[in-house]
Amino acid sequence: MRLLLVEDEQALRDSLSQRLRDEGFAVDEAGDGPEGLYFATEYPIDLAIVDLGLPGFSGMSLIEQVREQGLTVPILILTARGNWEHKVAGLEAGADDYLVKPFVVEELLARVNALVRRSAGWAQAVIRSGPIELNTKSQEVLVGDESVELTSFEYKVVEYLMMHAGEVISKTRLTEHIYQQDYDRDSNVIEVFIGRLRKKLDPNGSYKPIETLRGRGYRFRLDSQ
Amino acid sequence: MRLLLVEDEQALRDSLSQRLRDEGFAVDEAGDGPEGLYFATEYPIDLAIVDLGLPGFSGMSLIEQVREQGLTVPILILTARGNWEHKVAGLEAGADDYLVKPFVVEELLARVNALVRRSAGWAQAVIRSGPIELNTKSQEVLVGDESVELTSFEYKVVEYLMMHAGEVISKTRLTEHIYQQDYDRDSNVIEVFIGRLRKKLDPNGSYKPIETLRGRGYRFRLDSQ
DNA sequence: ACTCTCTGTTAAGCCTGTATTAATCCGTTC
DNA sequence: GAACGGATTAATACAGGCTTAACAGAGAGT
Repeated sequence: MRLLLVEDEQALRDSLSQRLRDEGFAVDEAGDGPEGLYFATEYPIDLAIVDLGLPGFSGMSLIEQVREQGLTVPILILTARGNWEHKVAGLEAGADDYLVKPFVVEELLARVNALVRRSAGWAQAVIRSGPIELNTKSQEVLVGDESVELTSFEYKVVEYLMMHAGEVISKTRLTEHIYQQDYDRDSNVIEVFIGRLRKKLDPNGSYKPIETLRGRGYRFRLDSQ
Repeated sequence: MRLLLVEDEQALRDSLSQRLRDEGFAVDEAGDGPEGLYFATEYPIDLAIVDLGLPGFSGMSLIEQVREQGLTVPILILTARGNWEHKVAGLEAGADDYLVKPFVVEELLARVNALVRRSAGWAQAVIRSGPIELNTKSQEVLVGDESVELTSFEYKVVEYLMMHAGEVISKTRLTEHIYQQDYDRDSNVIEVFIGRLRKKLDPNGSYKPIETLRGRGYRFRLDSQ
């Protein structure tokens, strides 16, 4: 999952982005509104964290401009204690949630996770397709009743695919959402990972959770059952 | 802790509630959905255990109605083996965890404790995983019947891990919860402590209570027995 | 002052993931 | 049906994370 963090205070930005990366997110950083807008429009962000206390109200106008462009990316705003009119304005401008500073980092992480899931259309922490069950909290994957060991990249790939089950995901899109920076075009890491995943998620080849759409990408099976 | 047990089968309900009381819980008992709903809305329940196999789908609608009222009480559902579509429907309706019948009572207790602790955010006195038992009040740790001497830092580490058993805990998260302020990034204290803990908690290496998730962190085993 | 225990550092070595390469397979197009 | 290009898969190299032992320094207790 790729996040955008817009925060002018360097120290806070550093520690937050570091922590978010530790928790497995790819993080783009911006120090002001315009820079944030650039990332939000040029890169496929899964969620934006925007400090409304940026100098010159640029956080506010960032949200407005992002929404004017028709982007539906979930936005979490940070406001200073006491400035509840900012918070209200932010929500009205199209933010999805807010957090009052100072906050416990874990609270931020919890909300980020919830928002990401919610925006993908999953209310619970458990996502499933047929016999495959993914727990975003324990990062455990079950196939039937068996727990399957996934490495951290394998996990990121399934998570992204399952969160967008039923959609065609191009390989570029997958890399962009999973890797911190742009990746070598002529590498076939993704294919390799898809291959490993298929083996682990569907060892006897009966369920075929990941379809290949030649030239277009992959599609995770969306299966209620 | 006050539990609500909704189970139509008299014998099972009696034995379960007895056992739960032995473990120190106050238990309200209901035999069907409507009765359960009454308790859930009229009394301050900390956790509800609901059998989805109640006659007339009333377990399912109980969950839905509880959630409709905006109650966040954690709900653990019981389903019969093979009916995983019930379990799925239950989770989607807002249940927090499930257990497949028949189950070992210890497994139920483990999950009840885990759910209560997690949802309430505060500690049950005794936390258990397999042969490992941690008493947060006396700060004593037992492995099987043997008491294990832990130093204060070792204890903090196990306590945090066990309180969040089943979750992936990044090393940053662990340090942040254990140390006052941010710690030297290129120190490997955590690894060292994990190593010492493993030796003490699992001297013959058979139970493996602490899993390593390379690049992601550690996960304490969430286990019955 | 001496000892003992605990914490945290260092460093060596192991091991697991990751990404590359390359051989092969399959679909599409002509 | 041949040729091309994308997709699959196995094998492998390498980096860097994890484990572990050994030890130094701090601090408590005697």
